[in-house]
Amino acid sequence: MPDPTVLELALEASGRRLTQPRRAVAALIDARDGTFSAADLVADARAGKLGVGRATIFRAIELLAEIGALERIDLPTGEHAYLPCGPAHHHHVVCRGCSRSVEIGDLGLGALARDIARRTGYRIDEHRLELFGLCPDCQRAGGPD
Amino acid sequence: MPDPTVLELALEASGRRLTQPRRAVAALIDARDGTFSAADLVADARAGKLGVGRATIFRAIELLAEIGALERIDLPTGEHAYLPCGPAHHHHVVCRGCSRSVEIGDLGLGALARDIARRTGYRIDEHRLELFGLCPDCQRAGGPD
DNA sequence: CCCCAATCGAGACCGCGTATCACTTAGATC
DNA sequence: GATCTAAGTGATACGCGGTCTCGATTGGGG
Repeated sequence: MPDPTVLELALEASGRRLTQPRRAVAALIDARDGTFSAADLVADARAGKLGVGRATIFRAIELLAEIGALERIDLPTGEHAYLPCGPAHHHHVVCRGCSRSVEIGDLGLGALARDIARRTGYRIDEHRLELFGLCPDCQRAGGPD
Repeated sequence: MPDPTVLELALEASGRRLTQPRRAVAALIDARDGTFSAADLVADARAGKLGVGRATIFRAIELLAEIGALERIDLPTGEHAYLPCGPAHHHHVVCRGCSRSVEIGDLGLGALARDIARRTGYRIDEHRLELFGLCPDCQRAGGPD
């Protein structure tokens, strides 16, 4: 087993059992680039002849999301996708071409949310900002326009 | 038939056929308050003994979304919900208690998106901001905390 | 090394949304 | 108003993402 990855470390730190299937799923995710669907991982597992069940993959995704190592985003198409990320509050910019994404910090959104709370009277306790576009590489490649 | 509603007017203006089932679905949506799921409408139709098929309800939702009279939002739970709204660019603040929402304008988000584009090199062509919390009524009622 | 709660895998199950296809209807035409 | 036809409808089957169940397996503390 090579160096433990960020995901494996997060699993270990979570106090849950560090099982073979969980390591396998973590490795599959590490091998990916950009966002992925649960179906992608299932296909990867099958292709790699890993004896990891479908339910286990869904459970691992759920677990990783719980401990903040993974986040679910909602693509404009309505599909769900997942991507590994750090635990700090942040948002994502996702490329429509290659699906790679970069995290961005708060950038004044917290203040904006407070402003909105003041204007609307709502007590806001959660917000999500997702941006979609083309990354520099895909712009050069003339990605899907 | 009472006054045509905003939804019916939008349907009429869209150049599509103004059929009975579409009117019926529009009426169901008008009778609702806050966000709703497709299943909600199906249940409403069944309860009201309207002879509107499930597929037709999904198609009506799709159509209304296409013409901008309806929007799909992604709840924090991962479920999809829909809510009627105006055609101008805006975002939503949704109450976790009663699911009623208010639209908010751009509020500087366009500028923020441009800033993010400059920092990341991405060409951003779509963004979504969704805020969740408790509306004034639900705060008073001590809604779900 | 033992033990047992946590976890796993296989497969049934569920619900949202879409596709198919024969039938109906809005609404344009005359 | 009768006719015509493409758009729309509804019943039903289907696909797929995700969950549940339950008997079998296993991590890791004692």
